[in-house]
Amino acid sequence: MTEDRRTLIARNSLLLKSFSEQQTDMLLSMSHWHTYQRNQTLFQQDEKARSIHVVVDGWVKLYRITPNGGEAIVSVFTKGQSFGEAVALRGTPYPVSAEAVTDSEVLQIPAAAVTEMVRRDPEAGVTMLAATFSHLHALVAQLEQLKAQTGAQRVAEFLLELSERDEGSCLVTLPYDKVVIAGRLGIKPESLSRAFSKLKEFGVKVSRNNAAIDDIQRLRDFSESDPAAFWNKRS
Amino acid sequence: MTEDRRTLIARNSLLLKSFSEQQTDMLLSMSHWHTYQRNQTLFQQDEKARSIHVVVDGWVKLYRITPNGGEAIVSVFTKGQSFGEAVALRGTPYPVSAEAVTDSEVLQIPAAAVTEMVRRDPEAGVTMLAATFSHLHALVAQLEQLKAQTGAQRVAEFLLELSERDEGSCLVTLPYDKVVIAGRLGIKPESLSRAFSKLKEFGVKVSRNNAAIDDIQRLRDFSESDPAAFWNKRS
DNA sequence: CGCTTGGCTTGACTATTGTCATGTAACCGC
DNA sequence: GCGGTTACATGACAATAGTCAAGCCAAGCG
Repeated sequence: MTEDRRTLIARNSLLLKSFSEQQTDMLLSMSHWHTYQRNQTLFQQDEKARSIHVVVDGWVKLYRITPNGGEAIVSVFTKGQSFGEAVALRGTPYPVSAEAVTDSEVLQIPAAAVTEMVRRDPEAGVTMLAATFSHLHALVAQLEQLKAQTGAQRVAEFLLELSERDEGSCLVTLPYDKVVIAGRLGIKPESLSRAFSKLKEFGVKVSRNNAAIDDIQRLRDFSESDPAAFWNKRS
Repeated sequence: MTEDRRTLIARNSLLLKSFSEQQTDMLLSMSHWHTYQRNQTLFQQDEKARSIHVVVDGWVKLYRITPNGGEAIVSVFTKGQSFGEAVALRGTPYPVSAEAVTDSEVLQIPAAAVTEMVRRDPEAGVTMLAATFSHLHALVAQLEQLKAQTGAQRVAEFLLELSERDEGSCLVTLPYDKVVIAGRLGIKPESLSRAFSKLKEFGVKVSRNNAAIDDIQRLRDFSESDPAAFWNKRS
């Protein structure tokens, strides 16, 4: 990827596009690029935060290692998304670890550059807050999903998020390994397989890393239905 | 509760105690107190945020109504804790609804007072960010729990959080309805009952709203064990 | 080619949780 | 105390998800 193209994507990222051009230039000049290969680690939980990370290409997962050794995926970010704003501003340790799940390009803005900028322009702090808040919001949505939906429903919603259109039929590409998808959705890979099978009856066909959705609305109906009510209707 | 006592608690809340005395005075003078009865609503999701809320007494739950009509409890706050900082600063709608689960006293700081203060003292913005970040962190921890632990383990951890000591035996009082506890932990009330039964074998006895823990360390071991490994050992 | 490897699927079985129905004990107003 | 309500517990059963083991299949390689 060329320098220009990278920079263009970075400038249009959710975080940077809300800053002035001057500010962005300043930040970019102090930042550095980094490419990661699949499975390479960006940082570990409890490590002191040195930068904000802006994903420019590929996919990066944030996860936690649980006391008993398992891994819980907290979120997966892609092109245009950023993470670590809050920790960088406050200088606290990362609460999660980060790892590339595909080959990825990441822009890293040093924490010092960020704090410096906020000191000069407090308004920029509110922008950071906005980014943090949107992460908070995403986590709330995820909690809701985990507590109120079955595995198959979460898979359905995952597909719907990937699909661009909002009615009719559609073809989506699964962007990373099924092991990672399963983790992100809080189920085991085997259950993901079975969820895909179950979704066949709602017009979803999966082969390799491609999924075809016959009728987006039908899938949405399923993902939002009360599982209990659903099974009553059919039995 | 007397005005003085309330104010004292409010001043010592996580949010306010990080502001200067002057700033706190200013905020307090613009805020108002509100008492809520059990089951009374503070605000609804999608409503425009008017204030930051500081719980001074009682317990308040934040929850979301899911598309299919269920409710997913996101968090439960008590004395000294605050919520809504990010929305108040940004003026976005609440992403959750709030309801008192016991009779409660709440200090409400108008959003305008907050933005005004941050404008005058940008450093205060960082304090807000800190509060928001700690909520973010709590949500991450909750996600991890939901994804990596069984119901019984989450119940165990809930008891451990309530217990003040960190070894030996201990007696804790369940602070609110079991329906709410179950919701907070992402299980049904019936499963909570059964989880309590299962915890008997780890020295936990529950009667009415009191729980006795024989050995805190033993309970912690259980809550952190790999459920699969555990069952292998015993079969 | 055929072998190997990794990623995925399947099947059989178990564990966990939800659902529904029913029982029970405490609490409240009278 | 009596009736009624509320909160909680329990049992039987169904659904959902995890575990373990085996198999499939395409990609890569000698």
